[in-house]
Amino acid sequence: MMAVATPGTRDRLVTTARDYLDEQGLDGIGLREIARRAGLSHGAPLRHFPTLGVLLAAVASEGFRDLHVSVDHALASVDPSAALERLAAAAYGYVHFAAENPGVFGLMFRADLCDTTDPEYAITGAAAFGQLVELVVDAQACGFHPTLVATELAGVLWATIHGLASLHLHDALAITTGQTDLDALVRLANLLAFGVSTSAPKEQP
Amino acid sequence: MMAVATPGTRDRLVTTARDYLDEQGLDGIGLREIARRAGLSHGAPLRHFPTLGVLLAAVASEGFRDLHVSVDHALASVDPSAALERLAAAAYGYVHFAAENPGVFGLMFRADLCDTTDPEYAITGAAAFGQLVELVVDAQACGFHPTLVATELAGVLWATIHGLASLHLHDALAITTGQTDLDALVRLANLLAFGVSTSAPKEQP
DNA sequence: GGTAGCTGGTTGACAGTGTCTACAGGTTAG
DNA sequence: CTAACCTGTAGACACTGTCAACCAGCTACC
Repeated sequence: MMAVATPGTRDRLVTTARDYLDEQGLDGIGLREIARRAGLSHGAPLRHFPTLGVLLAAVASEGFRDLHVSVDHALASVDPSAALERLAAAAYGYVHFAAENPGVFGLMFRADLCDTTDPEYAITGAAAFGQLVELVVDAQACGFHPTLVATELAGVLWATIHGLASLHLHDALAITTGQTDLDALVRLANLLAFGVSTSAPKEQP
Repeated sequence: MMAVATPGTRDRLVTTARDYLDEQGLDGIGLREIARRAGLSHGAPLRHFPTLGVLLAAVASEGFRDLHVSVDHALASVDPSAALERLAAAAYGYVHFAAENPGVFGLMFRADLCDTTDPEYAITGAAAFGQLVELVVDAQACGFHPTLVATELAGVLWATIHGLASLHLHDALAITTGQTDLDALVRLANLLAFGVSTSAPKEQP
């Protein structure tokens, strides 16, 4: 009856990998370790993923989806007509996702680990970026650098927030700025880019 | 005569590793591969570096030094009194270094590969960042967000440029913004952050 | 209903890795 | 001269990703 896809082990493998990332980080991850945790033999994952990179790409795709809803959640409590405040809130949502899910976030942009040719990876990644582009378009309609190309503008904003989150995870910010108050830096970035003075949203995981 | 440090093999190992990075990237790098290229047995590098991470940290340190002079070089052709233009020029110098030395640059911020406890690594990294802080302090003296903390400001600027360079190397920008014109994005970032309209410097490697 | 084929799992192999240990040759110090 | 040390080699160990062979069920078809 045309292959029936998979019975459940496949999903269990990616959640197992995700769990490992959450508690151990990227360090010791691998096919055999994931299989061990899932109670399978070392070769079993290759029945569902042609290679480790594809498995990790699937995990990263889930991460992109979660990032998407995390930003959506951060946007929910902001006035839909305040376009710049919405962009600022999205920035907080982004870095909070990175701070609360350092494992997956650290994986999502590692082209050497994830097989980036995986179609799902490309789709979910583009969707997350598209969310930002939409916000930028709205802001441009409200007078925010209206003559610039939206995707380029979004690319720079993405890079800023991504750079902050990325350097934060590598503890590079602590060495340089002396402190690790990520929210303060995001607040600063928002001030610099949008000219709006924001505050970090309350936490409620 | 108090140990004499090393006779030359040590330096040859890091330049060999650097050469490998320049032509092959991070992909297949390793102790045995470096030893092979240097015409040594597989265990030889461990006589000079206690672990692969320390060897790579030494390579990254050299990268930080080169980044430093690359930015210095970009600053040389700019009016010393135009503080914002100097910041913008430093941004170009940074991304050009990343674009021209993708191998080392990709390594420099990989805490999982480099042993970040290596003192030289910390020193050269902090020196590169200190260069940026100086520029920010100068700009603040000229009225650029004078009330903000210089190191935090520098952290956000660093993150922006680093994020652009980093996403560029992973081809993440191409997927999202559709194009890979890094200079255009840096130009945009400078416009956003400093309000100055700049152009990329001429190339002359 | 029997049987062929596919799916999902196990097991064992292979090449490769980083690191450790034992060993050998050369230089230097006492 | 001898002992210690430095630097390099060679072999081992545990580990990795990937592949090939094998095997149990389930499905589909004649």
